[in-house]
Amino acid sequence: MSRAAETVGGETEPWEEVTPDAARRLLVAAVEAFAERGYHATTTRDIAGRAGMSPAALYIHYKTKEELLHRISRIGHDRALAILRTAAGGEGGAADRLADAVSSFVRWHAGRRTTARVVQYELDALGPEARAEILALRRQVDAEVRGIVEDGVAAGEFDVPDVQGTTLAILSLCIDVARWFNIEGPRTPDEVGALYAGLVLRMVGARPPGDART
Amino acid sequence: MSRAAETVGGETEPWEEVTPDAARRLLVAAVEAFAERGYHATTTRDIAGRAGMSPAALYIHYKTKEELLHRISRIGHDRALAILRTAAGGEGGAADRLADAVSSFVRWHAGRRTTARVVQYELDALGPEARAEILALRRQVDAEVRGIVEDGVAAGEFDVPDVQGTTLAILSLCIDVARWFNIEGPRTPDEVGALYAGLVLRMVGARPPGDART
DNA sequence: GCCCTTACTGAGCGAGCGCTTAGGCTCGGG
DNA sequence: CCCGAGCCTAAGCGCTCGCTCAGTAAGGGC
Repeated sequence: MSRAAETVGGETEPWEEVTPDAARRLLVAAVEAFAERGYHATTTRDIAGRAGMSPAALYIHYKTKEELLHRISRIGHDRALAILRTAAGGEGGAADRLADAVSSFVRWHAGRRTTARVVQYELDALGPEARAEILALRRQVDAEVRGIVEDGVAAGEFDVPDVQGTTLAILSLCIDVARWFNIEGPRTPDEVGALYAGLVLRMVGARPPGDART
Repeated sequence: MSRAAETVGGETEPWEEVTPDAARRLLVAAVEAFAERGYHATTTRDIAGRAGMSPAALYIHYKTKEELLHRISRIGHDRALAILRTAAGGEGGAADRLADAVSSFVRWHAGRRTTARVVQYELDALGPEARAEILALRRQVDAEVRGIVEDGVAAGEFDVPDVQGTTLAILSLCIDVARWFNIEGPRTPDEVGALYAGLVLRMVGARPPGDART
């Protein structure tokens, strides 16, 4: 498996940075509820109930329901960006780095689907300032992938007429995994990651590893 | 432009089948509101207000708010499926039909983005029976695309190791257009459709038209 | 023993929700 | 000229929402 794999595989819950313990339990409960029902359909009573607390306890650790979403979105985007940066900063050619980036990114969206759903689909529920902060992180995600594609084109490894459009499509493909992936479905996150890495290499016109055609 | 193009381009509002006029105005208002804010964040007062009516007027034409969503989702899925069927039933080779299907489908998701967002992202807000009905339509959409891919493989036009997985990825790519497409962005729906058709042909290992390589 | 801080609960506030009801306006048919 | 059907509104019911607040229990420093 690739270098960036352990960034995803090694952890059980990625929320260890959230303290104290009660705040983390509330946040994990909120991720589950938001992913299942969506932000607006989730009640603060539901979140507190899942964490084994009274509704009022939530407001000791978070000012509003929206602050919970903001924290989740921020941490999730940071994690996703870190995964991409690890792959993009690798040492192989552009094709290796792109395959590594796509498979890691997809594995995260599939394996941590509940978090990814909240991160990718509840952006509009944030207020203007919080949304602007998150959008800045998304531009960094886009730049990371576009960088690999540009490297591949410059090195003659890829054949991409529209770099920005293709970058958009690659990210779109990865992100949408969070919408359809089902833990009980026939595919593991690793399998989807491998499948998607191959598809993306074709999209950029790279020769698959070991292919002798020109 | 392709044969399936006029299915999208020729219409101004695809809701002419909804009568009487007041019911249609309410439905169009609901599509806009659901697309902007999401089903759960939209109030019946908002829908009625956009249609220039009092909140109670909604309940003369629709039993519940959910019935509105159901009608929108049903009509939208019917339209999307019709577009795909037109392309899939065309007369060219598998590559032509796949390119036609993808570009038409993408044009619909980009050009009628508000409808597409409601159709693709608010499915979970429906009750069990309504959701089951819509899921049956989605399976037909999947079968339509998978059929083209299988034809291409059988004819030796495509090189696809995992037909079901690749079909899933193609549809995922098209559907996610509804999430990111922006009318004020740099690309027209036609341009995105053409870009995506080319990318998908690469994903299935088809030789681009006029390419002399083996 | 005393008091302060921290973490939490039970009760409930004001607002806004989906939806209902009673009644009025506008017509075509008799 | 009246009537009933179709379509709409003003008012509001019952409920649940996000959030607040007074009070309580536990723990540590002196």
